[in-house]
Amino acid sequence: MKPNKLPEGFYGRANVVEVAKDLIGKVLVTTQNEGTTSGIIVETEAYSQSEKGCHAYKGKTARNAVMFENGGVSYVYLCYGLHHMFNVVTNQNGIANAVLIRALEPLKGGDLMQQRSKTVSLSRITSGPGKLCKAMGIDKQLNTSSLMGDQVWIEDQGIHIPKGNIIASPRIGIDYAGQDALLPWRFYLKDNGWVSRT
DNA sequence: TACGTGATCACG
DNA sequence: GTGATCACGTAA
Repeated sequence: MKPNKLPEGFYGRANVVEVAKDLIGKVLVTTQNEGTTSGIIVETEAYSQSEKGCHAYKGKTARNAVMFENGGVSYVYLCYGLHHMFNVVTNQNGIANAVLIRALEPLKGGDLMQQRSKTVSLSRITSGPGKLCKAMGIDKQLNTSSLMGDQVWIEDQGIHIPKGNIIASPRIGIDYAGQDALLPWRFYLKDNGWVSRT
């Protein structure tokens, strides 16, 4: 079955918060030599140039340059020296918006995820932005990759999420952003066991 | 609650 | 060059 990849237009929209919300229930897929892994997106966060939580708040740098590109590419970086974070860039060229993927519910490639994560149990293996990158095999090599390509992409598998089951809350781990840390730009699926710790 | 870990960025 | 900082995860 041909994958139903989300088109550029999905990412190109002007409202990054809308995109973050719409990504809940979509499926993130990576394909590498070792095989394919995929999982349902159950938690996201929106980031925009105009607020202090965003890496691009102070302008363009070598690291965040990709956030200024047209929507539909990946932004991957290393945090705390050991954890990779996977974001999708949204909006149009020149405007820095991105959505951080924070948690997945595994669909395919569970064995491979376990191998990569060096853990025996599948339990909670993708319930956090650092952990899911490890399980999916995402690292800086995939930074700036097109999501219309065949290494990493997001597809619509027709999973229906009732609007009422998407909960908005403040974002995690950005206390330094002051007031902007209070923006309700984190979205997650109600009662889903894979959502990251609060 | 504490801390590992290394890229990144703003200073000189 | 150098030093502070960090969109986390684990152990305890």
